[in-house]
Amino acid sequence: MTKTKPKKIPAEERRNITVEAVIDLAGSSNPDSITTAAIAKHMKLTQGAIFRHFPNKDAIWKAVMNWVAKNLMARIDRAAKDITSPTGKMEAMFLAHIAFVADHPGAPRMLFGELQGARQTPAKRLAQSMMKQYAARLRDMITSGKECGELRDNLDAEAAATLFIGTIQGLVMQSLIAGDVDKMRADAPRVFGIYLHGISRAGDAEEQE
Amino acid sequence: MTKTKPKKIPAEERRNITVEAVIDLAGSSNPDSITTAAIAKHMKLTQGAIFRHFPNKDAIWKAVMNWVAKNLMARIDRAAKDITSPTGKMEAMFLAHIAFVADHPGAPRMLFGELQGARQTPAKRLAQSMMKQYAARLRDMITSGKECGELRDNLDAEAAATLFIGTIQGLVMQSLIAGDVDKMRADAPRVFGIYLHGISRAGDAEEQE
DNA sequence: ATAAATATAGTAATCAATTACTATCTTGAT
DNA sequence: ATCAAGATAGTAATTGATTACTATATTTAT
Repeated sequence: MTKTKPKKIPAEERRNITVEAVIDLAGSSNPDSITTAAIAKHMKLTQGAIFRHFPNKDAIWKAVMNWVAKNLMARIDRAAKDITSPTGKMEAMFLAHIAFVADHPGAPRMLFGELQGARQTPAKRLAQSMMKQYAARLRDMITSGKECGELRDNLDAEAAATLFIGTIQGLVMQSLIAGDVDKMRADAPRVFGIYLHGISRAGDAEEQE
Repeated sequence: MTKTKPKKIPAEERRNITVEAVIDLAGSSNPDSITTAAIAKHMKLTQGAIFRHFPNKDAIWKAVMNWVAKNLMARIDRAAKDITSPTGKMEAMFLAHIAFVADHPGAPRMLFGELQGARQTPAKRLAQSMMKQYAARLRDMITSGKECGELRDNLDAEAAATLFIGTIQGLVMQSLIAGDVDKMRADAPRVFGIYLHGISRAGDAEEQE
């Protein structure tokens, strides 16, 4: 009666569902120990069926990283698009990044896990190129922020870029550890406020609680 | 001739060696996928021998977390001990923490790995209590920093504490990803400079490059 | 009817843990 | 001082469970 009927779904959509399943599972367990059986169970399939859609597990991971890179960068770009001020852009990017992670807690864990691994997988290459792209975009933004006078002239641009990314990573880490993504959304603006104060020109009194 | 003779080593020292072996291995591979066989090989023992000294794998992980908590906190305390100024203490803690991680890259990976896991292991409890202790110490320091006028009155103390820890975590993450611990040592003072600028009273002109 | 999607039922490899046994220290009665 | 007896630390082989992956049969939508 309550026996779930296995649905027939076209291959491409099934691949998308697989990616979502992995990200979902990564939200509550170590990405490296997600088994193909667990993925299959989560999407109500048998384990063997997965290999009709992916040649091997690495290919699944590659697809997941691709999804993360594409969606994260798109979201950040969209957030910054209509803002002219460099610091305004940076704030929008920061908050958009946090919002994305709050929506998909498994995403950063896949990223970290893949980037830390010793093995040089296709997924790792994707992750690395995304990080490079991200860092480059940031450096440009900081440079133009100094040029237009929003940021301090004596600001260490490289350190500021490192801190921007590091702040996000640290915030994400702490929230994932606490198992509370709402905390992340709540903390993000307050923490960015301090960061902004650290890089801004002295005169600008960006008020804060 | 050159055949390595299996040495007999007293149980307690053998347990210490095991902990070091795990932290060593965690420096270059995912902690979650460190096998007992790999640990044994690294310390030139057979796999089964490990279970003469630990009842199970969880007990090994617990011993490792204990080592990390004890050594990290001791190092931070020692660094801050002889400094009176709150911001001075914070800087010393920051740099001591980074130095510890640079010496033992496997340590933070064990920490993160354990804190992220869904399973409530003895190791996880240890890690959580250490983080609580750390955060509490920080909050006190920030509060007294505001009282003595080094820090802004309108500073969001909780956000500042979150950012302090987050900055370290982010810095560590990026260096581990890059596989370059020297980068971490080099970046730390510059990044802390920006953080300090973010929390300090406006008047204080902490010079920076 | 046919082809794509899934189920069923395997494989070899690897994992933590246990076993039976051996080698080496340590100790206390003589 | 010596040396059997017990304690300690090790090996080698094996266990049952779990892993990624595969071969083949069955179902279902068109």
